[in-house]
Amino acid sequence: MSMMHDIPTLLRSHDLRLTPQRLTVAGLVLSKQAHVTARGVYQQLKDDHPALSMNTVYLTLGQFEACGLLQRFEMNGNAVFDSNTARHDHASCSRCATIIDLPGEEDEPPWIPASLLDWQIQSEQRIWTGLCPACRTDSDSAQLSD
Amino acid sequence: MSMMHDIPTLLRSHDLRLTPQRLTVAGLVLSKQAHVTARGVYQQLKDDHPALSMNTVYLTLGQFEACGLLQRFEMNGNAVFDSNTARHDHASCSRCATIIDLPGEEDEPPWIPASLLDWQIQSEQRIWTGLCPACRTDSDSAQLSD
DNA sequence: GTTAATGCAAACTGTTTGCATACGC
DNA sequence: GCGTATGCAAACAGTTTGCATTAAC
Repeated sequence: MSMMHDIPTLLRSHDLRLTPQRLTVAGLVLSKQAHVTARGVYQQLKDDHPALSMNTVYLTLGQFEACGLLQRFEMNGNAVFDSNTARHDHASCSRCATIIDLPGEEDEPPWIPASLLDWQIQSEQRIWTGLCPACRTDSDSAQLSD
Repeated sequence: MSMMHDIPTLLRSHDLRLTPQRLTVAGLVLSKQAHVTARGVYQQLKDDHPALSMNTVYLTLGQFEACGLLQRFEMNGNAVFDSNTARHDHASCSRCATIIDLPGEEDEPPWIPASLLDWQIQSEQRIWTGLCPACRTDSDSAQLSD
């Protein structure tokens, strides 16, 4: 996004029409490094943009994924869209559900287990689950008072 | 399971009553290294065991997970239960949806990224997605005829 | 004017829950 | 008999689909 923060240009370069809804969603999900769900996008935008439906959110996120503008993965059974399309891993807090990006290991070559040498690997997903620093603290003090 | 292939004893040791349904499900999911979904279990058993409902399958798999007899993870938005409870990774074929276990790297210590040092990590999940050998071949020949 | 995008509602899948009944212990 | 397990059906969440209308180009 550093080279292409002109969203209209970006969208047009992918043959996407510049509708208000699409621009709104794009402004939210492409502008910052964030993990969003369809519901999250809708909730954040629906008040200021009543002309926006869940259907359009799903459709738009799906199109952005198809264009390579977003990366999609599953977390706790939900579709999560990530504007960080570089190879990287994720960690998720089992208490507050926060998802963070992990710097990724661009330095180390994408390792593939020997048992998969005869596969044609398309992607790898690595997720750590646990308590984030904040929830870890909360959980500790909760235990004390139990 | 090597020490405990007596399923009734195993179940009883976890304070689980020996109902026919539970024994049936246990016989299927605990007897072999397999990845099962609730639907899969139900489909395989319902003909021979009409006295089995999806509800019970879900409940039973959930109990087995709570007992540590099964490991649960999400794959393509579905709950998958794995009787291999040792630390290991998975690969999934994007064409035929087969899931295979990867030997795991018990030798190498469970590595945690530096950015997660202040987290309290509970689990790690690593999934490779791609075409399995069979589907890879099919896909190649399909391309030729396209 | 063509074609794609949208909103609405309905369908659909996987999973969970409520509740009365049946059954292991 | 007590208390858990069960079946059935309904509820539920996330996502997808069908279709008529609208708007971008």
